[in-house]
Amino acid sequence: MRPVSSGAVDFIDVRETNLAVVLRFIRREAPCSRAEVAAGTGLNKATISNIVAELITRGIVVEVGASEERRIGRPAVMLTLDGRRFTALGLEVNVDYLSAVMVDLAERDVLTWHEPVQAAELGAEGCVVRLADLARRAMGEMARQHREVLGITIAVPGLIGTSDGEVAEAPNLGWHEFPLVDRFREQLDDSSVALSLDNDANLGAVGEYRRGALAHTQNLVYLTGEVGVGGGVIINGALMRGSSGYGGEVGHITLMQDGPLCGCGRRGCFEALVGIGSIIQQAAPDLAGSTAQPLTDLAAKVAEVARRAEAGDARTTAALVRVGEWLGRGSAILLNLFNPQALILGGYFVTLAPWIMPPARRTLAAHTIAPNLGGCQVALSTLGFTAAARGGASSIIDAIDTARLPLPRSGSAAHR
Amino acid sequence: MRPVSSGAVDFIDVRETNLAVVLRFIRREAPCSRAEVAAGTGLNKATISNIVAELITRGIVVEVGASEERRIGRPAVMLTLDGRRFTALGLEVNVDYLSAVMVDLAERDVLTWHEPVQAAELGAEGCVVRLADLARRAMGEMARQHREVLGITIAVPGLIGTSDGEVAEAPNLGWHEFPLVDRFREQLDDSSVALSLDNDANLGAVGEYRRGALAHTQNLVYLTGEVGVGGGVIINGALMRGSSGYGGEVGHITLMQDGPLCGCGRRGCFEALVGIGSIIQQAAPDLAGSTAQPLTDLAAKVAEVARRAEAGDARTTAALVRVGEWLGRGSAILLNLFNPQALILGGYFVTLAPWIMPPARRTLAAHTIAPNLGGCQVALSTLGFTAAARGGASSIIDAIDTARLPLPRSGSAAHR
DNA sequence: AGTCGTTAGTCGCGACCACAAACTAAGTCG
DNA sequence: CGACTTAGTTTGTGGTCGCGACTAACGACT
Repeated sequence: MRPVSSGAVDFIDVRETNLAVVLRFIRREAPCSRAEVAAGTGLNKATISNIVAELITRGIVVEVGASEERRIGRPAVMLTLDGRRFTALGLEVNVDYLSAVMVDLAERDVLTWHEPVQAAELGAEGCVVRLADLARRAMGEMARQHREVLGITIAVPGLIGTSDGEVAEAPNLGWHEFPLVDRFREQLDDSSVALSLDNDANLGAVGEYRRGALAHTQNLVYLTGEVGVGGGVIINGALMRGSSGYGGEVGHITLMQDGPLCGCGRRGCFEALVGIGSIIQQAAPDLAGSTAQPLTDLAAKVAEVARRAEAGDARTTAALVRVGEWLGRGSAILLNLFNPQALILGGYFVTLAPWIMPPARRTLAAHTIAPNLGGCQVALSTLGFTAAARGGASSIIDAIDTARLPLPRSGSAAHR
Repeated sequence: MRPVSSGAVDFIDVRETNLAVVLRFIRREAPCSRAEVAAGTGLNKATISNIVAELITRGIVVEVGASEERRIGRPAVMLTLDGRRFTALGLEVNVDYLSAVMVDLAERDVLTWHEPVQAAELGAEGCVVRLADLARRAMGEMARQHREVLGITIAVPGLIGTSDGEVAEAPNLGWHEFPLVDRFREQLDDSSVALSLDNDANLGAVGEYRRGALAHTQNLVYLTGEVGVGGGVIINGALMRGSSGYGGEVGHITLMQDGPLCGCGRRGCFEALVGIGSIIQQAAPDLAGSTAQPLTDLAAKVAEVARRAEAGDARTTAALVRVGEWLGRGSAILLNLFNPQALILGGYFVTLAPWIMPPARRTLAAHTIAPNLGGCQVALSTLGFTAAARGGASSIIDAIDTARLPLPRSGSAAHR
């Protein structure tokens, strides 16, 4: 990630690192005084004054008056993040919608757009056009507000692979080796903005890491129930991508020999047991319909399953218990291998949580070797279906926090 | 790992980082000239001269005469690592032996000691006495050779947990919440040497990462077949420990519901299917013996299994095929989740490789979602049963390479 | 009101380090 | 023997942090 591949360090790196350290501290502790930053970071008071001055001239930090708490001594000038000026955009392409989440530097939502589309009908090229249009409109809005967009991250439900900016395989979209980033940039007016691309579950994990209920948990696993089952793993605060982008592909680990047939052709895959398709098939086979059009109204079908469970329908609740048990078994494998502090369940698992979670927790505990789940908390995602787009936006902010993507050196562009 | 928890950086860090960068480059490219180091690291020629001079006065690098290749221009003075002066010690406690591997800074073996003991009979305290005695002798030997020991790492077949220097649980040794590092230091004369502690499979992975056939593979998974099945995972060149030290605990992931009973009380655990106990039980049940003394002559029993397989005994080979298939299934889960570039099998898997590997490879390929195993190479460990001790020693060298454990600033102690 | 004590923040200096450019060194080639 | 080439050193500069002294701004106490 560093520009200098060898890892060699010069003074610009020192400065940038310390700018990021201070920024991170202020983000976490705001409002806080320079003295507190100095004490908290270990840097010298004078250095902090200098760094804060730079952050202020760049428009990232502002002074917000004196300390409220009446204490002895000179009152402190409090600092806080001024996130307004810089923003980051997260985009998500999915089977039946595009979404865009713009956040500012303080990670507040600036805009949240959701647009239903039929990705499969549009085709890859059609999707890019619509996606770029969405991005252009969002960036235009930012320009009108005199804000700068630092980068765009696109989330795709598929495998990203090694070649830069290319979607290797996205079966649910019908994409195959599609150079998304290149095509997207062609459609975009702006050729300078930083673009990146990642798997939706990976970015969902980043979203949880930055903004979820258990945010800033250094080791967390995110599991999302959709048509497939996606996984994202954060280790020591960094996303685990694996050597060729297949990291965290939990959907097709085999849990049951001679289990139900999976879309991948194998049997007993995790997602063949707990994916939406399996849930509907088991809990409400009358809704399963033909395989030709199963993707359109999944949300409605899941809602119907929830309704029946709520009403106490025996077959439905029994099926959901089975699903929960398999979810627990699969999760136990993740806990044994990654030993995270948090396991976060998203997607349709949240909707069906009242019925699947009790058996899932039971089975999880039974199959985890570490006592007390190794200290792992199990929680439901609160980010809903914007997790991936929001995570994409957050991943850019995260990169700034860790000094991997420095802010523009001179705060030239914007107003004044 | 960094001393400054906030991540703030000052000059000493810059210098130390760049010293490590240069050291790493010379280790990799030796013999090489200052000019090559400058080109390879991106640092300035003058800076390299300065840093190299410091490394030379510290006794870490030496000039080894002019370049051999007759080229135009002034001939280069070649540099190489002078590993002799500094060493690191890896110790391993296991069920039936203690071992010690001392390596120098160039990671050459300086001494390799192996000592049979019955750990269970000795008890934890008795083991510490023997282990410290081994360490004292090894360090005395280094003192006589005017070498400095930078650190000691102890490998234990068990869970390390969070509390510093404590073995949380080592069932095969009969240890429970044993403060190994403290006890060890009490026994050792030297109170200044850095001590660390880790799981044997984790350190085996480090050993493979530093010195194995596929060394310096940034993402690798190491799997060792012993009484249990241990796993170690390297992600982006760093060991994954998990949030409370249970990371990579592959032994008890459930592969088969209602499978054979495991020592942990569950059924169908990975190690209940492919651990040594299971192998002997299936392949040569006449050798299984009572559970009271199964640990003493495992090597002999495994050798006997291999002999029978060699001889073409049908039951033996059939059993080994089954073991191989489960090994493949378990490994497939690891490949799907971690997507490493290398999977390395150690311990008794190596001895039995001719029979278990063909079915393992077949099953592995069948259960891995990424085509072509996601580019993962599957290899047998070449480090043998010293993997953990050697990995422990290497982990100290690795820490120096990544500037986490700086070498003594002044090369004072040793002989002129 | 004035002084003291306390805490916040700035200023000036020195140390350190990497960098750039000029320079020296030691060869080959024609 | 001089031009050319590459290696490495010297010297000076700029940038960054740490340190200690300083100023600033308040409450408390007399």
